[in-house]
Amino acid sequence: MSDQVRVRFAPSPTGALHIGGVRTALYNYLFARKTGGKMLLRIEDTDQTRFVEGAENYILEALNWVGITIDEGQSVGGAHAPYRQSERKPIYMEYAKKLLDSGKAYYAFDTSEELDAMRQTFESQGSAFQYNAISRTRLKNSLTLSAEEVEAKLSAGEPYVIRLKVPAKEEIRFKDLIREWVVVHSSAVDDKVLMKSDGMPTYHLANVVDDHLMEISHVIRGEEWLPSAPLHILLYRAFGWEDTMPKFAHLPLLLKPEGNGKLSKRDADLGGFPVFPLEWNDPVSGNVARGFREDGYLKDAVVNFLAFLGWNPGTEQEMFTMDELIEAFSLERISKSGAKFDINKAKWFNQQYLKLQSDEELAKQYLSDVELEKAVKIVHLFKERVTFPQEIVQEAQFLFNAPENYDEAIVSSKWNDDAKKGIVAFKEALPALDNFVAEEIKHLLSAELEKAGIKMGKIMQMLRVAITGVGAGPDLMLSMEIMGKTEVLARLEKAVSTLGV
RNA sequence: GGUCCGUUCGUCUAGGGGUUAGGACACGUCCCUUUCACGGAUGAAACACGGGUUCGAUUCCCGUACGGACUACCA
Repeated sequence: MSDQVRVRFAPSPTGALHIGGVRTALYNYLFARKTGGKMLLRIEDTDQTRFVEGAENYILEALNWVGITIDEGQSVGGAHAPYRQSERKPIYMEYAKKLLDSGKAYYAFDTSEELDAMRQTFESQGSAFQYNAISRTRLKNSLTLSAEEVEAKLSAGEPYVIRLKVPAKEEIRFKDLIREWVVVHSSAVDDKVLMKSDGMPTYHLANVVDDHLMEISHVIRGEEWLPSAPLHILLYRAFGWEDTMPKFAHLPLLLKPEGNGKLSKRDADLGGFPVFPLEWNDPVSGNVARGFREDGYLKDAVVNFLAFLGWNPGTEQEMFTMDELIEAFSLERISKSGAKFDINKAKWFNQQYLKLQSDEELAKQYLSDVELEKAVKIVHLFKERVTFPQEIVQEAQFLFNAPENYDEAIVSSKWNDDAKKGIVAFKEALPALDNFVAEEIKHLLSAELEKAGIKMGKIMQMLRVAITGVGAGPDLMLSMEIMGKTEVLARLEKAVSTLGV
């Protein structure tokens, strides 16, 4: 086995990929690139009851969108194919049999109903039921049943599961790359099901077998897996793979923005922000969940934002391209505690990255129905004022549509004699202006106002209201330039006649 | 309940035995400006608590509290 870094992202295709999953994928990717290792993608679809149409594609598209490229795995292939666990089904039974043969695992015939009943009984007595070294001696399994009975059940096709025979007294200690030493006693681990009665492996078995077979060097996953890490280590031991066991790094959780607990879909609905990278149309419920991409977040912003949720470079640099993240990334700088999901920060990053985009690019992408030269001017006018690209289009509406009414408060206080005189003078002088550009318009305006003895500041806001209907907005001169002389004239005409002189 | 993990401004975090505890988001004020925004400046804002160890703990150790994850034939 080489000492090359090989990491994997192993999502389950049960719906839209959660943004926390994207962060996990990102950290794996950054680590792989940083170390010159490989990034694998494995699809963990061992739960046939939770299969969701389109989910795998969604994962692929989401990773592709944020710029995480896969070296080996589902969608690109590789030496350890297949990378979809459902297609590796025979492998798991083969390995489970090895454990059976070596006495590290056993058949169990207890039904789910029986076990549920046990759990309830225990719970009503204030304790928790565990299928473990003690209770297994009183349950229906190949440890308590005679070889003949087991054989009879098996050949009769009776449903069974295969469970790990967890040692009664063994200390399990491992050094998590983020949390240092973690020690758990095997008595706290129960005899987890390895093979389900439908012939599919559970996550635990499939995960360990595949990580071993695929020569994974580092398992970087969410903290929710920390409690089952001891079990996985026991499994590596049972297989005799302890020497090549991957190193573990358990990432801090992404928490709700307010209150406590893990970030969930509910928070998205409550807070009015996305919690999925891409929009997701659930084929079962028919619900549509919003996505960062569709909401107008730039992928660079999402990556930068996500990278900083649980990790930081230790410098005061905030803006990082993917290449810079790769350069700066290290597992050691990942924090231990959970990070609250603060959408404000994401918005700020988006604003920063939006400003970095070229006017031309944005114009082509978002104002494709407007003549390019004009579209570029519009983008330039709004780019630094908005958070999302689509806001440019929304904000620009006033350039295309003359105001229906005028801000009452401003009209009543600013539509005075000076304003009337100045605006009318400007309107009268306008037709003679040939070169209708911002600078010339401004010259004309200040010349006219000077002639009339009016200070520009006195009437600017009223002029803005006359032309746009509202008291605030981007540079008025540039706005007029974009509207064009005819339109400006028409609007001034309308304002004067509507408001009266 | 049990097991495990965690705890520095409201939020993301830097730091680490002696610091004016640093930065960013958000917030306040001021400046710039034709308004709004951008930008600039500036302000308010934190070491959960209790014991040790130490000349000295926010930093190390132990408790407590609080929070979280897990506790399925789901991943």
